[in-house]
Amino acid sequence: MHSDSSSSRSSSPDMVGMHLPDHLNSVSSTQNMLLQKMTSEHLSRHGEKTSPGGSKYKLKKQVTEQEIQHLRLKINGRERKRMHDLNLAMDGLREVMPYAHGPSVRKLSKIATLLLARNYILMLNSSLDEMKRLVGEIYGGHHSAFHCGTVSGHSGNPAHQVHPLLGSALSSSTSSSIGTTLPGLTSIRAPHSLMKSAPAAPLQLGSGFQHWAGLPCPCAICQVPPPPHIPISSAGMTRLTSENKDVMK
DNA sequence: TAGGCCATCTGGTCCT
DNA sequence: AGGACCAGATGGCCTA
Repeated sequence: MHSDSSSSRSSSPDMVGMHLPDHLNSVSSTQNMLLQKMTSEHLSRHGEKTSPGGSKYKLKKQVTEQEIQHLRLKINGRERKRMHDLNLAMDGLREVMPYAHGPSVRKLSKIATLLLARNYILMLNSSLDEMKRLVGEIYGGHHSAFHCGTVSGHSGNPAHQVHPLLGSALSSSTSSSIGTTLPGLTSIRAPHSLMKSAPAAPLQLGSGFQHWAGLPCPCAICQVPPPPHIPISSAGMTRLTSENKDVMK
């Protein structure tokens, strides 16, 4: 499972490529059994007799089975495509994460990608707030260049972490922790158990993780992020966090 | 070999 | 009715 398609597992796009003809042939015996089971259940549910003698019924049953099989394959194909699209989006997310990509670096798992993305966004928000604050200081309080900025949060916190992009000219407080600006990022976690890291760097976010100077690892595995600003109320996130609790123990 | 991660199938639910 | 979305089940692959 690498960041590219070099995974040994048959990846989804390949399966998409085969779309229907090959896939029809590739239906496994188990799937056939399930299909037959489903078909027979469907037929019995709809009161269609499979009387051994009646040719009319027999013909009708065959047509129905074929239709059902075709419908099932169609639905499966749609679902497969949907999941492939989701995986493509996940790949796109991985590409913009501060995580090295390459054949020698394992691909982030889905859960790790989502958690890393969340913490990354939080960190960027914090940096943005800090930039606003500094610009406001430079140009004089209320005449900030970002003066229309309404990002909630920590603009008044003097202990903000300075983003490396600001350079040392703006601040020398690189030793301060982002944990002070992101309440959710205070506790440093145990090594990246979620990461499929290279054996050479077991305690890093993969061997190629690009840590920024002065910033702690933004990865979700290093941090325990309670929700500071972002409301996490959906059932999906609830499920996610509950899973994470298990993973992060 | 156990556990993690993933792809796929499947049935249910909701929406258009 | 058909499609999208979701979650559970299942089995395969990989790694420690």
